[in-house]
Amino acid sequence: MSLLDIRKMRILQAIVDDYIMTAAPVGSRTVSKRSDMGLSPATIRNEMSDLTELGFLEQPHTSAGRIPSEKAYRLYVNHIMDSAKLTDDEADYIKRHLDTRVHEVGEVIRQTAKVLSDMTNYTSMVLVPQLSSMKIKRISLIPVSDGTAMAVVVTNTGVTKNAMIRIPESLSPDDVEKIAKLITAKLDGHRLNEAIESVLPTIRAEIGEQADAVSEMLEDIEKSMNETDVEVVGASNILDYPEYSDAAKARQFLAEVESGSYLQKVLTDASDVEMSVRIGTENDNPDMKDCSVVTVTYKAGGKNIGTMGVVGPTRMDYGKVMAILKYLSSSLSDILNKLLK
Amino acid sequence: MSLLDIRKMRILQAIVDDYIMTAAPVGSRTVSKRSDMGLSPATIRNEMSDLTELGFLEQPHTSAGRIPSEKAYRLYVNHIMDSAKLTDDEADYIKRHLDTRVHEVGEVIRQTAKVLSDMTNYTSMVLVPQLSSMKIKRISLIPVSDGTAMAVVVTNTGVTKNAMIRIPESLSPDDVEKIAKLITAKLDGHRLNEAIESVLPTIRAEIGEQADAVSEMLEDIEKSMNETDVEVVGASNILDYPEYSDAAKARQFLAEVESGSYLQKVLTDASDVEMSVRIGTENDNPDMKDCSVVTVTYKAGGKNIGTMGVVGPTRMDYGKVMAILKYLSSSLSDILNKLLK
DNA sequence: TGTTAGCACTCACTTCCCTCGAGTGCTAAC
DNA sequence: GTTAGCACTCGAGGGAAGTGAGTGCTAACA
Repeated sequence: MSLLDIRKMRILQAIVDDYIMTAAPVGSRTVSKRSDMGLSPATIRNEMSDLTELGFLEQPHTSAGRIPSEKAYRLYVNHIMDSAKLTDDEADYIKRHLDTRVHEVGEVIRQTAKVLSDMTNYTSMVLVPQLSSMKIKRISLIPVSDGTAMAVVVTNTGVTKNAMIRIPESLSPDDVEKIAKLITAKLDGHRLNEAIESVLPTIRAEIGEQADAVSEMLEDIEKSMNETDVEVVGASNILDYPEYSDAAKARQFLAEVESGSYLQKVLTDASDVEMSVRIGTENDNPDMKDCSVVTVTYKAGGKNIGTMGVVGPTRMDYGKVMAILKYLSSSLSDILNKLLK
Repeated sequence: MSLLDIRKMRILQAIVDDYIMTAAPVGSRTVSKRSDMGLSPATIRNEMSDLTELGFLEQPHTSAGRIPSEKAYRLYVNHIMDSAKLTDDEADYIKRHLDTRVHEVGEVIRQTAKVLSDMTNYTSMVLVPQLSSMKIKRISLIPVSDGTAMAVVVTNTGVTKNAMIRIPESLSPDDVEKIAKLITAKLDGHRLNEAIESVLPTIRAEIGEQADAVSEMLEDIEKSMNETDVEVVGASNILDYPEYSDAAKARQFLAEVESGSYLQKVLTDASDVEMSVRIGTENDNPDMKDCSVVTVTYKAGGKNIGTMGVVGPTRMDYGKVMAILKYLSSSLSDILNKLLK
């Protein structure tokens, strides 16, 4: 796509900026005043006409102003937008509300989601750190009742996850403890999903009869480790935006958010891109065709271990959101780095 | 409050029934037709006029029909309502969707909340079983990193809860294990909150130097055991009701639900009443003044261990909701009884 | 050749007004 | 005590007219 000439760019920017603020179609007069380019409305009109033809602007009806198309937002995000810096107030807000003394990962994640949603006034979501990329440090099994036990997996980074698993009823608590020790010894330092197959034979050699049971238990554990949890906050923020004043539309959005499955998918899909923006129909989900999703990854120990993001109307303040996400990502990474040493 | 005469009751019932269905003010003609009492609209009008004077009905404006007041709903719930039975279809639905083979309490709770919300089309909430009323069977401590450990509390009923706690950095994993064994031995069979004080001295006697640390750990554990988790499902259902078509009102409701604190309070407050109904301003929360909350307790081992409920507009189908809650409560109790043996 | 003033035109939105009808309360008759 | 009859109320729905923000086109200007 060959880019537009500078003047068209600036006009488009003025339109998008204005529309993001007001949600109302933007007219040539407004652009002429707002953008200090010293051009008359008539000139702007000509340019706007061109931009419409090129697919960057849309007209709700003949005598209304123009609104940006998805294509315009895309261009805006990629090439036009002032990549806004946080104001001092905003940076301050984050510092004050991200309590670095918290000692539990889950709590940090919840706080982050809250701050993200409060600052942007959109719906925020944070994927809790993914264990699959980490190395096992310890697996504990705690007998809960006949036939069930809780497995707690601790990784080298200090992230934990627990799962209820089934165990043979015949196992005594001592057996369970023995098995946990054995598993820990074998898996210590490995990634769970990679290690299971390679480790099973040696387990089988050491405790022949119970090997099948152990194998099933490991499968249970692996399955639940692959489940990703996502913290979603501020879903009701969407009702602040006029494009969702229609109850049916709002309901659809909220139901989709509540189910969480799509958001989870987006977050996991974006787990290897530092920052991603999906605008409108770029979400391959018809329920989200009027939304944009911006995500960013966060790290610990130099590796991506999770993703967080924001969902809002396509008319989103991309600059601000991206700046906040960037800052929050590094804050969160710092906290986790310290927390998980 | 002296009750109304039977005819007034039946008329009020007809009005409430109709209003619950339609959300539109009910006129005398409608009542005359709907209630097969063989009375003319004029007669009904006289009675309705009385009911208005008595505070059971309200008139949005002179030439509209009447709508029930809170007082009317209260009377309706206490004395008038047909305590509806579930249809076979509904009972069936519950049986099919409450998977009795699930082996984890949390999963059962989530399922129950989903079923409750789907069947009523209101917002449902289920308090996870409260540990405070149960006896400890085992407390495990799993070292996570220097200074932190995960505590897993298992009760005699098989309900579990875990918490991240701080531990002295000097403790070795072996020390931690020893402490866990000690705590378990001392607390086994007791309720945590009751036992701590009485048990601490003996702990102090056995491991003098680390007793302070252990005491702090127990406090951490107790604190997190008292935190109640609540599963909320179907918040967006509220948008199906015309009384919440106003975005600002919907937003207020959803924000309140999302924060969860009020719902949690209601559920814990209601934990010793088999079934409770709060109508409108009976909720001492201005944000909930147009909502009703119906709750029911569920049991395991013959004791109340949790609460669940439904939030919706005051114009709620109380009969249906209460029938569903009753049935679900006993289903859930059954499942938990089996699950927790 | 690009820019701009001027102008006719479009069209959603608001306001006003009218009608319609569901509903009420009152009165008088049964 | 019940009901038919009737005048009255008032919100909802539906044009009609006016308003104004905005457009596209044309012609003139630098």
